[in-house]
Amino acid sequence: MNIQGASKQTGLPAKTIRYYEDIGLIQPDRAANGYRHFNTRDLHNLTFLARARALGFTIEDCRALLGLYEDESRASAEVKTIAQKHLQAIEEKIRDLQTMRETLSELVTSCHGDNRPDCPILSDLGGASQD
Amino acid sequence: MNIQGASKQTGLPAKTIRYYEDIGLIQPDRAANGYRHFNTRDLHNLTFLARARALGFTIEDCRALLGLYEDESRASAEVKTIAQKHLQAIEEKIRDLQTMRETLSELVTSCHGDNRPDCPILSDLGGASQD
DNA sequence: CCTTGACCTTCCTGTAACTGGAAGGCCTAT
DNA sequence: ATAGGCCTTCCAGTTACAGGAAGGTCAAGG
Repeated sequence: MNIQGASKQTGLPAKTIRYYEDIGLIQPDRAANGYRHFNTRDLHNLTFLARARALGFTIEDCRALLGLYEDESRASAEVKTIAQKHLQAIEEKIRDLQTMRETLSELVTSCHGDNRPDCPILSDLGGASQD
Repeated sequence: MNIQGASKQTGLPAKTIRYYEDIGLIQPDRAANGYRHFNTRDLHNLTFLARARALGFTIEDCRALLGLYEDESRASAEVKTIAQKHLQAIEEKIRDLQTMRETLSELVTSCHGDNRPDCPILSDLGGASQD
């Protein structure tokens, strides 16, 4: 299967697939004319990568996970450790964003948003204490 | 005030301050020896930028907001529009992360995490249907 | 006067994970 | 022969800086 086919089947852009080969995540064969040829295992691995990336794992996490995926003698504890760390990172990011959201939401609500220049958003950003 | 002073006062690393000058967000004067000199207005603007960045605004949003901050004849509606768009983006990111968190959390819980190789996390990433 | 250490400067490179685009080869159909 | 739709590689750009090298400046101490 050529790269467009692999792209359609996995949902990954062809550019991304080439990039994954570049950085050594997959090693598709080449046809005589130089075209990449994706076999079942390649397609499996690409699907795996697509799912892992969709869950927010970094490329390096994906590399490790894919290695474990292909290693029949892995210990599931290794997988769990990676996933747990990532889960904690996600939870921290959510907390950060929620803090931002609360502040921003208050500011947006308090701004009348008309032609007049006075604006609590700018006042707050400028360092004024709010009350 | 020199760059270290500005850094301490605003909480921004000196590198970041130089970068902000590079991209035209601030224009501190220069002393005869070439050192940057930060006046009150520069420090105000840097504080503004630090606060805006802490709320997750992009640099380009910051540029726009700073322009409005310094424009006495602004309309607060312009500020509110930028802030609202950003708020929506944050809310979308939170939703995305929460979706990831739920999936990941289920997977982590379901993985026993020991020496055995079988692992629901890898099964799921590999495309197995979960139940 | 010289040195030392703490400043300061500019410039170059690297980060994460791709995306866009140029230049050119291959393949199939008309 | 040519047109189109594939495919290839390579180079540059994205975001918001951080790290580090090479070198100038300044105040204090010997």
